[in-house]
Amino acid sequence: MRQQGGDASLLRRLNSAAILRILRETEVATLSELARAARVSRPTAEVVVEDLLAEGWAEECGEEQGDRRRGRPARRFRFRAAAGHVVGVGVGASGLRAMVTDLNGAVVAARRVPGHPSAPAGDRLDAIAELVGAVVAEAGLTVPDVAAVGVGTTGTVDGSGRVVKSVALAGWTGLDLRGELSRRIPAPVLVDNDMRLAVLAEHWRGQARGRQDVVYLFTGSRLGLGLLIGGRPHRGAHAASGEIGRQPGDHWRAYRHMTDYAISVEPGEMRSQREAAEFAIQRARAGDEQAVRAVRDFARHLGEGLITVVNPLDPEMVVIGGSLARAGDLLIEPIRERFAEVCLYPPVVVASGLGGECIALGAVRLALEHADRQLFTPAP
Amino acid sequence: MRQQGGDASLLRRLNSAAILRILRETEVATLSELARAARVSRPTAEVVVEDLLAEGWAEECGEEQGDRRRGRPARRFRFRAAAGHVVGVGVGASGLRAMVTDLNGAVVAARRVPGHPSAPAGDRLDAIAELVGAVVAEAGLTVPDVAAVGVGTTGTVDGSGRVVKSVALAGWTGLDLRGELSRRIPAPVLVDNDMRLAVLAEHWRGQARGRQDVVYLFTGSRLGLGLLIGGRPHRGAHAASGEIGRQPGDHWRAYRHMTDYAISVEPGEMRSQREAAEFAIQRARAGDEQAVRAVRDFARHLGEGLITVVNPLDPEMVVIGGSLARAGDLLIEPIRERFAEVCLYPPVVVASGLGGECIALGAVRLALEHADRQLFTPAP
DNA sequence: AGAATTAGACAAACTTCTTGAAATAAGCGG
DNA sequence: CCGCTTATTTCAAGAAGTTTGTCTAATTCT
Repeated sequence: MRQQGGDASLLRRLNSAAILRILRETEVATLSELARAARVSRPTAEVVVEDLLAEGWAEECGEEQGDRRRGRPARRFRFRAAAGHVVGVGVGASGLRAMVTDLNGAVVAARRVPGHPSAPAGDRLDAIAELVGAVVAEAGLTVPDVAAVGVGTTGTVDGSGRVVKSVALAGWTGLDLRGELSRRIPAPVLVDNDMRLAVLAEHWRGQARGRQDVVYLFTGSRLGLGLLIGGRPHRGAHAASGEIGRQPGDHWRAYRHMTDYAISVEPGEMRSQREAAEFAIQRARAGDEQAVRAVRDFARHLGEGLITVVNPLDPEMVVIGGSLARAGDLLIEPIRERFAEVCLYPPVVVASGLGGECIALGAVRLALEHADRQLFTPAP
Repeated sequence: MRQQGGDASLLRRLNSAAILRILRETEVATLSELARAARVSRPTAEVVVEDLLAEGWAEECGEEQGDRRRGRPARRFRFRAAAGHVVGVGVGASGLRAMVTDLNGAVVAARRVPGHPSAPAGDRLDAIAELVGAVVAEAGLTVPDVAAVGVGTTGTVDGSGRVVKSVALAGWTGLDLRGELSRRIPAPVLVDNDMRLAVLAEHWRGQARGRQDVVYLFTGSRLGLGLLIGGRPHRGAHAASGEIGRQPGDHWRAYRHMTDYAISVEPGEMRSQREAAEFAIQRARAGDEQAVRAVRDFARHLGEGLITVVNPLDPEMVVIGGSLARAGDLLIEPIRERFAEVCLYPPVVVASGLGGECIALGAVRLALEHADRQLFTPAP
């Protein structure tokens, strides 16, 4: 809580922030409505809105048909989402994705470029900066116009945006990612781990809306874990929360069921973990009994690992994300079963509906939160 | 953040709260110091302190020798800790403990009474109320004088103070503990789970001071887990966080090593888990090789279970509390070793120094936080 | 003893909010 | 087409709180 007092101008800032916040959360509002919601007198609301109008944070909008009431029609105002834009970038082993949104999170432009995990770090940094420039241009803006750029990357990322460790991307370990990108991008840059951003995206626009405690399991080219605790992504002391390391009994080596299946069916074929898993899921869908069994074993294995997290943490929900989440109930059901057998209070288990953009989306959210902080704590 | 504006009186409340907060955190302060710290003008600080003085929250104190400076001596003020008192109660299978502290947490009175886990719930409720009355009287107060009563109990306790489930205490499951106690105690009652209060106590006055993410393992008549995440005790969706249920591989059946040892040494003796463990620890201390091995196996077993929590959560510290924590390094070392083998970032492992009062102490902290909330958000 | 230094007290001015009354702009019914 | 109703807007007076500046009081240092 604030430890500092203030003078009358603080009051104005407070009232201004309160009204702006209300404006953001409602579609449109009249002065009277704002005054009532902010518990402030009409004249106050009026001058505050006047200011917001002048600064571009709010805009007046014409009256809609249908909501005609008696009496003099009120002026109607809404939050001006186009007053600011943010960029979200997802950095993965297979390439980069970026999107520009307005302050409401409405996507204005999106773009993706392929990349290679073994490319030199410098090239990757340059590619990120270039992609940001391109997508911002596509949105009709320039980079300095942007309120913040959020970046999600694989690997452990500490609070200052430094990559503590990354096994997936060459030259990434030890890199001051935030610093390097800040040097290349003339806008505030925020960096975080991709799993935390994925669970943030689920909390914002996915299955986990309104939930406070959520465990997110990413399935795809690898397994990843993201924890939402008390409505905030959890980082951990060494930024390593969610790192799935060696575990007693090793509940996380689940892919073996899928690769074994793939090899048994087509011994010659060389497949990555992800490809093998997708192959098995596809065959299981087609009705192959052996594939169904393989997917089921895989899922129960995942469930086993999740239980070690779910039991001490007692989340409301477990979200399965990543490319394998498309398997749907084939994957979800065995996990539910396993939870029902072992958990005192089994959490809800659902598949993510966000698809491959979840990390860029989480990065957008990260950037938006930064923009909001700026918005709601204006300098004197 | 607040969604409501306010008038000038809000400003006064803000300034008043800011100054009170500073006063609480410093030993003594002069008006000029307060004004500077709160970024407020001298006259403002003066009238605010005048108010606080009148309401009893602050007191003027004579000047100390030694810190004589030039110029007119300043009046010196300090937070009046005796302006309020709180009670903390720990409800365990073996009895009740209660303590009264002032608003700084200084213990004014303490008391304990034995109890029995199979006593009827009504008797236990009455005993709690009676103990609170007695300890408050010992402190020279009456119950309505008390700002809040914090109560910690075994069993899962939800956000509204209802016992969701308790295996240790008869008639406790499903009880509206907060409601029942409120009926018997004429003061605000707060209830929470004992493990959460234990970790809260460690964070306040124990080994975990200043840490944000801590795993607390209680060892005694049973095992219990308390999680501090982001500086706050974690509850979980069903208030079941920290419940150590059946786990794959069952890492939590560690006591077996101790009971096996106890039986092998003195086959006739009947001992509880805790007694067996304490017996083994005592013998290990005395140098019994077999006992040392038993304790070591026990500890490694605990470490194994802890890893399932530590790995996904990445805490800064693991605190071992409860009666077996007295074993010290005998218990701690094997856990450290196990962590070093398996964890990417092994957390610091320490034994609690708080002893048997940790739950009552956590309950005090719970009550103090309630009192603080009242203090710093005064009604208009 | 006087100068320097620091604290306390008080008044005037400034900001911001609130209250209440008057003016304005629409719809509705005759 | 005109007056009535209703709700919004505008305006002015007043209250609460903070700040700045000035003056006085109480010590220590020289």
